[in-house]
Amino acid sequence: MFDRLKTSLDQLLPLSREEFIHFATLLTTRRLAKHELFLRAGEVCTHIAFINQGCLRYYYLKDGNEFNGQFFFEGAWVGDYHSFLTGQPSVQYIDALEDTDLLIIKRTDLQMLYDEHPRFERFGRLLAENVVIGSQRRTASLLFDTPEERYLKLIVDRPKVMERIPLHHIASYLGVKPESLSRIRKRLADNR
Amino acid sequence: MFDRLKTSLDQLLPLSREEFIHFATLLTTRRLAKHELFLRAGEVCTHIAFINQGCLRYYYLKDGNEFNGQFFFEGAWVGDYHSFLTGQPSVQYIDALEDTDLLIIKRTDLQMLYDEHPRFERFGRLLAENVVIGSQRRTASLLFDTPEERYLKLIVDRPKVMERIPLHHIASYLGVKPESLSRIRKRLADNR
DNA sequence: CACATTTCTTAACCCAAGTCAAGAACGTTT
DNA sequence: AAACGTTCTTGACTTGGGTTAAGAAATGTG
Repeated sequence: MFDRLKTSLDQLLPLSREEFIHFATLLTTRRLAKHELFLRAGEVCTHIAFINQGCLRYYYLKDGNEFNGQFFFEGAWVGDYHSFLTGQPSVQYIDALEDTDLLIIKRTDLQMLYDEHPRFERFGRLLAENVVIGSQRRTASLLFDTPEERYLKLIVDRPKVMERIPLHHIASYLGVKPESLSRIRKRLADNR
Repeated sequence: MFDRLKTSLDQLLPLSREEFIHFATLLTTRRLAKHELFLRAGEVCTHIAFINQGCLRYYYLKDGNEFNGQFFFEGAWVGDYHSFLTGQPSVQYIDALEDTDLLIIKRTDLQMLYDEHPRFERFGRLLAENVVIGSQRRTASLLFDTPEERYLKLIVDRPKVMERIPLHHIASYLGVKPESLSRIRKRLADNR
């Protein structure tokens, strides 16, 4: 039940047995069916979730079009940082791309952990810092890589995405329409 | 000397007089002339800096072209998160766009603060969380806003950037060439 | 199995940004 | 003043992604 969580936490910051149990008692489980929403734009994100099994994405909706911000697999944490931290309504949706098992912690319980134990405060810092690194890398790629370069990097850097996510969602993540991703794939298949 | 720092810290997390003084004793000052580099790609980012006065940007270099990642003004912290946290060489440059006064803290001293006092650990978490929010907003804008929309938002959201940063740097920040930003401005001026 | 839905590709045309080249406006230096 | 560099704009042409429409291939469902 908590094996994957334990492994994942240990990579960031090893906790004592007592600390881990304390943490675990605050978690609830939730199962999302494929396409089920974890968060809807307009709602406040009051929980964050650890993915025990499955896959989610967060996306923005603009003029009826979806734009995929990020994909998350087992071992990752998901939530809307902005809404979770500020208490403002979220501007993004989070949904499951496969049947997915989650471990969920309430914002208030996490806040309590931070107040009670500096060890968890550090956990929160390290988690946020890692999210910064990922987010800045993504920003940089959108800024100066072509869609074709982003596609080629994705194949190398995140094979799981290529294996488990439909191409039209990948296109959206890369910042192009599905038709353009098709053309990019055609170009690559023909020219090399 | 430390007025602006005190004000800035208090907005994030008020510190006791003793805590603040402890923090302040670890800081050194540095003055950068316009165009002087604070960090060079290939170097490890061993310090982060609080901007007392002035303005910096970080940028990437690709095929001889500069791509501006972000601009920072007085009251902000600058550094390369990725390099600072992982100890790996940076892939970005940080330079001053005006004559700039900095307060600098060493990575090892900050680490020491984290270890000694949970209060600073919280400061680090809050700082990182705020960087996440900013970075994700920027990613989202690059993903689904047109360059024209990004330009219009910049005028509203960050007037300081429009006032103090040359247009060709703004173009780069928006993800277009200077010629394209000129055309965007022409389109908007010709009313459409 | 047949049917529907989702996923992916292709084609024709349009448009905005890139590229290359030139020059104007402005500030700084000599 | 003249010479220079920086900043910004404009024009002609190219390129690649968006749009629309259609259909093919794969997957799911009764």
